[in-house]
Amino acid sequence: MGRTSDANIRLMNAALELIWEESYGAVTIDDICNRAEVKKGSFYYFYKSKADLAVAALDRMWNEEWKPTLDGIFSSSVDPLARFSAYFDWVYRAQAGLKKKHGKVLGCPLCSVGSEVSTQEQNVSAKVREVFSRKLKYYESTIRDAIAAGQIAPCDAAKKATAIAGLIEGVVAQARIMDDPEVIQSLGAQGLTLLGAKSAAVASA
Amino acid sequence: MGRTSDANIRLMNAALELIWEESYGAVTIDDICNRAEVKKGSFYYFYKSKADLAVAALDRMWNEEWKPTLDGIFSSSVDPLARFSAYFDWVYRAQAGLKKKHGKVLGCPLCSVGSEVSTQEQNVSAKVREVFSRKLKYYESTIRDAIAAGQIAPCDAAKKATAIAGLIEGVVAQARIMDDPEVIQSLGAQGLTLLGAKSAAVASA
DNA sequence: CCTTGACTAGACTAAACAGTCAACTATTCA
DNA sequence: TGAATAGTTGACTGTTTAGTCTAGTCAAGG
Repeated sequence: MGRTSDANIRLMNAALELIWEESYGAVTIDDICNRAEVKKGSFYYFYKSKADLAVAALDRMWNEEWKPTLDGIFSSSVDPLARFSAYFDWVYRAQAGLKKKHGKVLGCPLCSVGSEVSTQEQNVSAKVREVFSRKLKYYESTIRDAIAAGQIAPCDAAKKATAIAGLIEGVVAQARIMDDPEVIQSLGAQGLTLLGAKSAAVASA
Repeated sequence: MGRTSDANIRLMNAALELIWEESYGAVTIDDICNRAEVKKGSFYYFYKSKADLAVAALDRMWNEEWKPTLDGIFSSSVDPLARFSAYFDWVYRAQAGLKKKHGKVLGCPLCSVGSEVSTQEQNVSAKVREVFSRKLKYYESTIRDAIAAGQIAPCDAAKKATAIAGLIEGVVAQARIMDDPEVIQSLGAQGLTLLGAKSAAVASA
């Protein structure tokens, strides 16, 4: 009983947007309240700090956005290497779309925030690590599938997944830093090379 | 005439240290002054803002630290692939050393700061891009040398350099986020695979 | 040795910021 | 319908911060 509200959801969305557009440290609680059209008192009714909200917002991002997207792209019903190709392509198109919409390449919020707060905000940092680990699992099982299918050279799937994640995050970070989505354009070919794909198309990378 | 001072250098060093340990946004001018043992009045005598100091500090970092190190590792007198191997190894050891000394993996300050401020601080961002571009040139010419030596498959050197930089930065960022230098341990093998090295040792990656 | 100018000291202001609180309002359910 | 509950409001406090200003200190060059 009592009145209901979606202010907490508006706060999570506003926080994620602002942190993605600027950075964790540059965004104030007042900024978030303004964007969400929520008053300070309500903010503190739902969350006890910016870090607390950030953790909730990252959790929501994973459940509402990332998990569904990854479940679609990394579906077991799709050919293993084709999953990676589709994902590389999705990453590129997503960043190019952000540039068109926001006027800037925004990169990966998880990596930006994680790198920014890792030595500072323990709770935020733990949530980033959790989401990161979940994402790695998609890469890892797809690598195992690709090995089983004889599409790539046998390797340590966990290490290869880390390397693939590194390549993606690093290239996307460069795109943000350079504010140029075209940096990501050749990610697909480079990614297949790193995977050790046996396809002929890779030679042209 | 008049007295001389190294307060500006102490300020640059303190700024770089603090920003590396925490983040650009988390560090205040007072923090920097305290670490450098310099009073506010002197700070504003030398620099007009935190961004102004950050630009100077990054410039100094490049000239005093990075350029000499890279000139040594990427010396033309060394075998091309061996340069990369030595560099991958240096990256790993540097981060493992930071973990021992600071208790935390600190990652790459250029990438962390660049990613954090790219949509905010224009001047800092421009300096980050400049240093980044300089670093890419080492990779690029080494890739060309490796192709000429027949050590790696022919490819677009600029694109490959971007990919290599991405892999390194991404893996190092993961190491910072996870606070675990071991994430970087297999960078060497993965890097050689991404380069398209023809050596047999790569197969075990 | 003293003048000039580079540098230092630290108190000060104003703004931005996080966080609190008590009174108020709307909704639900009994 | 009305009591209990869930959420809202905005003014308030105290602290941290950037940035300023003036009076001073110190070292080199003449």
